[in-house]
Amino acid sequence: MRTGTRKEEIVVEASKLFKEKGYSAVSVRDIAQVMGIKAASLYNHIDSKQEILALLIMELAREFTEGMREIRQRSETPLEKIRAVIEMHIDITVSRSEALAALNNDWMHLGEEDRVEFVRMREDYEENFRQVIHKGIQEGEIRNLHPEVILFSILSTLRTLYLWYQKRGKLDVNVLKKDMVAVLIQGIV
Amino acid sequence: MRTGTRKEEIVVEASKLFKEKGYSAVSVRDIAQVMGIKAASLYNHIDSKQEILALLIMELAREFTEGMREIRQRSETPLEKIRAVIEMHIDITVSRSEALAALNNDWMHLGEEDRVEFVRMREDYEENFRQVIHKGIQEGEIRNLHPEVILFSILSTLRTLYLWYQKRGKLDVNVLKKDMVAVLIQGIV
DNA sequence: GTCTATAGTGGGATAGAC
DNA sequence: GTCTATCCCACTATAGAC
Repeated sequence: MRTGTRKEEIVVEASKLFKEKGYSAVSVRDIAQVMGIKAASLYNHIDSKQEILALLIMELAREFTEGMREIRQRSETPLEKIRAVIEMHIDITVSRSEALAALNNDWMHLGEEDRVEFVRMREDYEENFRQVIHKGIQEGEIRNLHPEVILFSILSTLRTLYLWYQKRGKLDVNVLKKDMVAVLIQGIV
Repeated sequence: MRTGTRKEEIVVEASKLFKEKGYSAVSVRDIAQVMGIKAASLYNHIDSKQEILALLIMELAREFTEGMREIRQRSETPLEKIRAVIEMHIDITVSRSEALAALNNDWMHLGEEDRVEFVRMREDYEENFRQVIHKGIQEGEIRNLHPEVILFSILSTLRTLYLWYQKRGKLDVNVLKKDMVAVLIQGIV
């Protein structure tokens, strides 16, 4: 981000297009068009189309990884940690849904190096979440259901929240957090 | 499917590639290669790349729509209907994960006509699900939480189940159904 | 910082021989 | 049913003028 604001503008506009059609279906001409310039001019600010994707995804992935590590080492009960994870996801969803879309759907189009690091971070994240769930089951705070089912029920809901937050939009964030925590933890009955 | 088996083979192989990289990142040359033939030869069996996508998505979308309508008109309680929807999704996930991936991620690359029909079917599906949840809340069978939060918590979990069913794979389908119903309906505590 | 021009590659799809 | 050859177009990216 040395060049500052123009580059960031490109990343922001590109991310909107990526969310709509996916990284591969968006051309640098498309990005240039919404910026109001020619495709060639983009290359004064970025090195490649792939760099835009990496800027979007890798920063967010590091944020999730760091957030999870921080929550993990708190002196709270497993259930309180799960609540914190849910709230972190909601905060990120509300403020950065385009980056989230790219992270979910287009990580496989990262360059080799970033992709390897991304997969490592994602596995690290899931493993930390898994440990929290295990501990909760051991301590009797969480029901003894298949931990993988619990893990992915919660994660898949959180990961795809960006898809409908805006549509059904402008649900108050605190209401959303409260009800989402209730649904995911206590169920619907 | 007039031509029968060869065309279906193409759709099957293409769907695997679409799941990995997304429709737009897969070329007809890629598809031809895994079939062991040249790209031009594909066109003796299909009219276009887009036709493959439509065959994959539209059939499955109709199946979901029909399945939901059938469940909706049963003489069961709302909660039993939700259980039935969950089990339908799991059955489809287990047997057709590639088509499900295309339906989730690549529907926007359908031709205009199919895309309009697809969106209509998806809205119809969600509206039916919404009505079931509303009825459950009215009758006191379901907790009085924001219905949209309930709807999308369940739907997003079911829709992305295909992403991890194989990895964590070979979980017995009946165990999966049991635990998934338990997690989604009764929560984890 | 943006432009025009263009290189170089690969895309979807068709024609016609076998 | 598959092939070779090819069309035409869109893609990412670069060079160099302004």
